[in-house]
Amino acid sequence: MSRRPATPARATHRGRTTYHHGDLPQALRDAATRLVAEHGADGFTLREAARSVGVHHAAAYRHFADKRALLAAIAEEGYVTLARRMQVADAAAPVTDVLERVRRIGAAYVAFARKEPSLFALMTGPRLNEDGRFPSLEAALRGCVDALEAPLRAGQASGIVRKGAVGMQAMTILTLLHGYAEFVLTRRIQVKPTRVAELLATLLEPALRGLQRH
Amino acid sequence: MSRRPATPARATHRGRTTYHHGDLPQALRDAATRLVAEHGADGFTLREAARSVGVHHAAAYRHFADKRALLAAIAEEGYVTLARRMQVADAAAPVTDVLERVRRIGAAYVAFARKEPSLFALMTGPRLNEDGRFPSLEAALRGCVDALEAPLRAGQASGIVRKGAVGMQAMTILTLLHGYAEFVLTRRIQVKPTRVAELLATLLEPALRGLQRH
DNA sequence: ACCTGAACACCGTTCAAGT
DNA sequence: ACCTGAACACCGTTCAAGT
Repeated sequence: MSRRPATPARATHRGRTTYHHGDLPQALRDAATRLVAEHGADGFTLREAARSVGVHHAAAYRHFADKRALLAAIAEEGYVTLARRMQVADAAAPVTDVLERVRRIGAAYVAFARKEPSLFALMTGPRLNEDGRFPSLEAALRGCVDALEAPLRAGQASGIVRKGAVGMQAMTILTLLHGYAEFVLTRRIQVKPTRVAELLATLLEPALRGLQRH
Repeated sequence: MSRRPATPARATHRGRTTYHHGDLPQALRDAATRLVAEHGADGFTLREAARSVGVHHAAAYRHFADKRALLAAIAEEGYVTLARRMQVADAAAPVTDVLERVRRIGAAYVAFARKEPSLFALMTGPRLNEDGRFPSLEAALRGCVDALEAPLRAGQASGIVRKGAVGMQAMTILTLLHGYAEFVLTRRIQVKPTRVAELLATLLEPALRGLQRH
């Protein structure tokens, strides 16, 4: 542990002088995240990721079981980022206007999908999850549900939102958000970039009305 | 056009005696549909499709520009089937109970996704649509929207459903349906197979309430 | 313990040549 | 007009061997 250079993080393919890589797992995750964003998850290859960090392609197998395991790792990182963005959006809204909070959280979900379309597709698509592998990914939606439950619970407490299972109310919103995000990404809904949030608000309207008391 | 065998459709790899295939494009579409269902769109290869119908793999390029074009063709067929299933489900519901009709149409959408998960993922996923190719696929959702608009329009006429843009109301429902289908397929929502329709009805409830008058 | 070399069994795509 | 042979430039994965 002392033979390594003082700044192992800078030991990239340009400047690597040692046989061992500084932190190859993280370097591969970073490269994969970048390459997926550039070429899509379909165009991503393990060999290019290894090349871009300056190691032999077989080296990746010391740290990840296979290509899918590496992709699953970056998908998990994506879910953490997504949940954080939703929470930040919530915090920026007036605390007592719970419906507006839900709208802002929703806008953050869709904005993330539009900003990182390939990562979002990887995170939510069937590529990693059709079989039972990566159960951590199956639970990854938890953070998004939590973000939506906060304003809904507050709304129930203040009497704005109907009493009932807050988890179900959150899932109603989340399924709608997700379907909208997917349709926008795949051009099934053709909407001008400047109008994405506006259309989302329109589509959310009936669901929000149905969640209100009276 | 007279040198071909009398039953060109039976000219498969087992019994083919002529140099020319009976209807290679359709045979390739059929093989692709079957193989995608078996191994998923990720596991699908052009070479295996060609092998399974008994032609050289390069022969496919006479009829389809590339692998994606073949997949786009079967995705389009899938949308036709899906829209038909939704219409059939609608027809099976009591005509005047427009909300029940929407529920049944929704159940048909989700049932299709569960019955043909790989085809559904191919149809709705970004694999074929991230660039602007295959505009016919972008319009393919039209049939699904139409199916939902019918009961909503009837509901507006009979005063059960709020007045307003019926297209927006249909998209509210459809985005929710699609998000739910995706979450179920990718195990983001863990629900027993027997409870899928029931949970859908629960999640739809707020949206349906919001669409009603009063 | 971590990485490389070399190999295996595949792909998608192209293009000249066969029927 | 339609299909095949042969080739090209890749993949993911494995495993013995190097440091």
